[in-house]
Amino acid sequence: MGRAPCCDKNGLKKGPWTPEEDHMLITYIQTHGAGNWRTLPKNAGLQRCGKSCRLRWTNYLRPDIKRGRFSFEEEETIIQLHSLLGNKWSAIAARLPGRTDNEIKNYWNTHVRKRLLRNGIDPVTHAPRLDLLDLSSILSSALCSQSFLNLSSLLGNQALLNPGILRLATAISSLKQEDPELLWQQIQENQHCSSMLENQIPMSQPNQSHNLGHEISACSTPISQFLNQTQLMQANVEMFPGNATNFTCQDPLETNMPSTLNNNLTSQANLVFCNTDPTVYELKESSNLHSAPSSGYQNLGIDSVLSTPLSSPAQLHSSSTLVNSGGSSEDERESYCSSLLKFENIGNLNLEDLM
DNA sequence: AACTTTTACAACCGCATCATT
DNA sequence: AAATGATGCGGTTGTAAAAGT
Repeated sequence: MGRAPCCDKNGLKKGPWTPEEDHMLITYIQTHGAGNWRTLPKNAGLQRCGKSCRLRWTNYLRPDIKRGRFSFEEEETIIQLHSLLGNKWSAIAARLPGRTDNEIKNYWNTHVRKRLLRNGIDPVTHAPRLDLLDLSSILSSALCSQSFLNLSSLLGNQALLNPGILRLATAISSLKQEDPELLWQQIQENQHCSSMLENQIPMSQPNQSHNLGHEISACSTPISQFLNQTQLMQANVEMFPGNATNFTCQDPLETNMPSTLNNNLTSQANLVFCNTDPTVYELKESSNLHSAPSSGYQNLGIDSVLSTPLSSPAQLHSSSTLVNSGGSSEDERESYCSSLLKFENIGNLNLEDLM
């Protein structure tokens, strides 16, 4: 049996509310309270559907609604919560007093989503849109280049860069300047490893990145003599999270993330930033919903997010996201958006600018 | 100035879930 | 347990305002 319509639509007004209608609704609710939306319009003398009245009240007329531009902290919170909760607008709105799910949804679709896309970040998965960069070819081309290592040539048109690769490239560049001859010896060995990796590990199989990480570690041994150990470790952790022994992420397949999101996360060989800083939040075992593997908050349990006092949104940050914390301009937001997700537009930057 | 396109957001719609009978 | 009603949620649409040509 089909559901009865929520109200008789005949003769009921639709479209924008007039100030008079608003006043009638406010007056009625102030006197009788909200609720019983089916009978409310009739009792209030409104030619509106109860559903329409409820929506108008909850999304616009409620006295505790905060109107106006979203603050920097609010936007930050939205992005972080969205990375964990997906399009659960009501859940997100529950963490933003004065903001409605509808408002947040609109803001996401008109501002945040577009900004993320501009920065090459998938607004659904919060992951970069690039497939996993072919590290071996990148490194080979970088190492074989006789000219000064320059990121734009290294990356071609790809404007996004994994911080791990960036660090690795930086380290290689340093080495190149310090002892080019010695580095050149490593190029020969590295090329052997690169071809081995390409033959063994198809990049479209992220589940094998675990092995790839080991291979990289093994093959990189000569270079690792010269690279700062932390740099190498971070690069490995970021590029091959499955290989990180101290990595606290749960297996994405075991999470309760929405299936579509999960599928995207696991099927897409993303460039992932994993925060290995022990000062960031630990994933609580009791948490049902673990953080999205590609969100950049692997150590940030949902419980810790949801229990974070709203008065201190900074507590939602991982240690790596505390940037631009006073900014509020559109440009600053854009900059923050990309840095929040640990990707930067560096297309035309020379490595020297970064060192 | 006139027209077109884009943007922002209020409102609608259908479905899901929960409560009640 | 099934039927029905009420409410909530998320996707989508409609439209006014702003921006561009």
